Amino acid sequence: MKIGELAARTGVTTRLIRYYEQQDLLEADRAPNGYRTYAEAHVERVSRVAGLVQAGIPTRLVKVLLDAELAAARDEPTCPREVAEQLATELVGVQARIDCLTRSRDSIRAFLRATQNEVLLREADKPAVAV
Amino acid sequence: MKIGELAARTGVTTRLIRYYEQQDLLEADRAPNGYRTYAEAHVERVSRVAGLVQAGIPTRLVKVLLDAELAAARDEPTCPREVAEQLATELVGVQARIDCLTRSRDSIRAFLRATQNEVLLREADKPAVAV
DNA sequence: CTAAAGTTTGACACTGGTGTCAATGTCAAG
DNA sequence: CTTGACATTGACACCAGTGTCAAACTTTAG
Repeated sequence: MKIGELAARTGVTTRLIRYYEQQDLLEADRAPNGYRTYAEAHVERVSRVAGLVQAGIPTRLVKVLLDAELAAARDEPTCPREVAEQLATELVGVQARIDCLTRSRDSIRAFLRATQNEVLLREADKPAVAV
Repeated sequence: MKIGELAARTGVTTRLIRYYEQQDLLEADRAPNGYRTYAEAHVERVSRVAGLVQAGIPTRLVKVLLDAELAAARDEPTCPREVAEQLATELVGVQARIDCLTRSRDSIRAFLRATQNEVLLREADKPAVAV
C-alpha cells in the first residue's frame, strides 16, 4: 500500500508519516518508482507511534520503546545494561502520565455524571478502538 | 509560600509556574511587595497542571479539565451543554492516550522481566508519588 | 550597611511537532 | 496524449512549551 492509503487508514497525515520515518521510527520499502510501500503491519505501527507522540512521549523515546517491544516479541535476551536502565527510567515517566491522565479521566466522568450528562458518557466509552 | 518554594516542592521551574499563570491555569495572590504568594493547595494544582501538560494535553484543555474538576468538587449542577460535549470529546482523547501508554508500560515491563532486569522494575514501581 | 539570594517583568531564542506550499515525477483513466 | 490524482523532496513557517538572560527591586544574613 502507498502512503496515501496508509494515511487514510491510520488517520495520520502523510506529512507526519514521512516525518516519523525521518525520525527513524518507521521504515518503508521503495517501489521502483521511488514511492514508499507499506505492509499491513505498518498500519499498526503508525498508529502506535502517533498515539505515543500525542501522549507526550518525544520521538526519540518512542523509538526506544517500540524497539524494546520488538526485541521482546522475538525474545532476544540481549539487553545492554544501559538500555535497560533507560527503559526503567522511562517506565516511571510513563506511569506518571498514566496516573495523571487516569485521574483526569475519572474526574471528567464524575463531572458528566454529576451534571446529568450520562448520555455523552455512553457514547464516549463504547468505541475503545484505541491503539 | 513564595514561588521559589513552590517550585522546589513541585519540581516545576519558576519559569513554568509563571507561564501557567499567564495561561490562566493558576492564580496567585500578591504580597504587598508584589511577590506571588501561594497556599498549600497550589502545590497540588501545579503538579497536576505540569503532569497533564507533560502528558500531551495542551494548556487550553488543561484549563477546561481542571475547571470541571473544581466545579464537580463543589457540585455545581451548572453545565452549559456545550461544555459537556467538549468534555465528552476530550474524554475519548484522554482514554486513547491512557490505552496507548498503558500498552507501552506493559511492554516495557515485559521486556525488563524477559531480560532478567527485574531489579529495575522493583525500583520503578515502588514510589508511586504520581499526581 | 552590604552582599547574597530571591522575585518581578520582559525579551530573545530554541526545539519539536505540524501545516502548507512549490516544483517535479508517476500513474491511471478518458 | 492529456488531465487529474497521488508521490517525492525541500523549504518556510507556526505554535506551544521551555530555557535563559537582563535590569530593577526586596528581603535575609552577616
